[in-house]
Amino acid sequence: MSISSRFSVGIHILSLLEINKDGVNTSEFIAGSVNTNPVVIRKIMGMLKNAGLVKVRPGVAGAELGKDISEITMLDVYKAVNVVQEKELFGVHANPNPSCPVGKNIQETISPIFSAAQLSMEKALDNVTIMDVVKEIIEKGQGT
Amino acid sequence: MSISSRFSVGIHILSLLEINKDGVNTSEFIAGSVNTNPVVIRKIMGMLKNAGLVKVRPGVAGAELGKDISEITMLDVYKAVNVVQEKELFGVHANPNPSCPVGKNIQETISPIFSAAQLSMEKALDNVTIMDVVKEIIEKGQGT
DNA sequence: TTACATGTAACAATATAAGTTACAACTAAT
DNA sequence: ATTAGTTGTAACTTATATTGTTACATGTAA
Repeated sequence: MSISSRFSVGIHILSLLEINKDGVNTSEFIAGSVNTNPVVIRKIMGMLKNAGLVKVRPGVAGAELGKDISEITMLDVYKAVNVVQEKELFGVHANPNPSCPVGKNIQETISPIFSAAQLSMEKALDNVTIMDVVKEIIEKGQGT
Repeated sequence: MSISSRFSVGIHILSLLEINKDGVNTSEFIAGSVNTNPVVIRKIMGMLKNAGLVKVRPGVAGAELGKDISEITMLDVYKAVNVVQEKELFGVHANPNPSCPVGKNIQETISPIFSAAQLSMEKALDNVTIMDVVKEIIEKGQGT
């Protein structure tokens, strides 16, 4: 199991919008960098737009960042692209037997444990911004 | 997306083995508590067995715990049932365009971020034992 | 009006999860 | 040694999610 790559693609898109901010970032151009279909990009862009991370308009070519990259965290992107629902990172088996003490109480017992683990992961994502990513990409690029 | 319920079922099984340690815990009995098919239980039990968390033998009815429940953490179960591979909680899009500075460096840049977030989640799982779960189940049971 | 972009619906291909059937291998008890 | 019952697995089905793709309506600017 892996969390959808919409997340990594979302990060890729936002980083590209910053690094190529003087160019015209059409879905086709971005798709060329990500190496996928433009429609995939447009779908993800739609989610980023709903979250206010990106500005796009029907008919007009190119997308722009909706916020300063220092104010967009990995968690913002993660939530925008809807890869994991709240408290649902861990699947829990449905309908355990209520006439068994374990079956009756297992769900309520483990769900706070799972929620805490999920929150801990999300908190880590909140500590990194697109700016951090962009800086790192540029640094690695220098090395060439 | 959710992490496979094999994990929650694994926790259920181990808790049941403790709480019903004086009974004979066949796959059919456990399946009755989890409310699934006995074969599903046997598959998961096989994984728990490989990890040394459970003792089962072909032909002989009933499973037993392989370790003291205070020494089995959620992380042990999580790893045993193989729901998430190391460094693969987050999927990353393959083959980004190497002739674009972003495409060239995005994978190397985000993978440590993703690994850190995954580790943070796993660390949280390592703080809770089956004993904690069992105690909680018993407490909730008292309230009845 | 035209050229070109975005926004979406609809569909295909693939992968995984979860359940199910069937049966071989094994053990303990008679 | 035979039998009854259990575990261990392979094979298959069903359901769901992801990713990619085609097609086209909608919108904008020149």
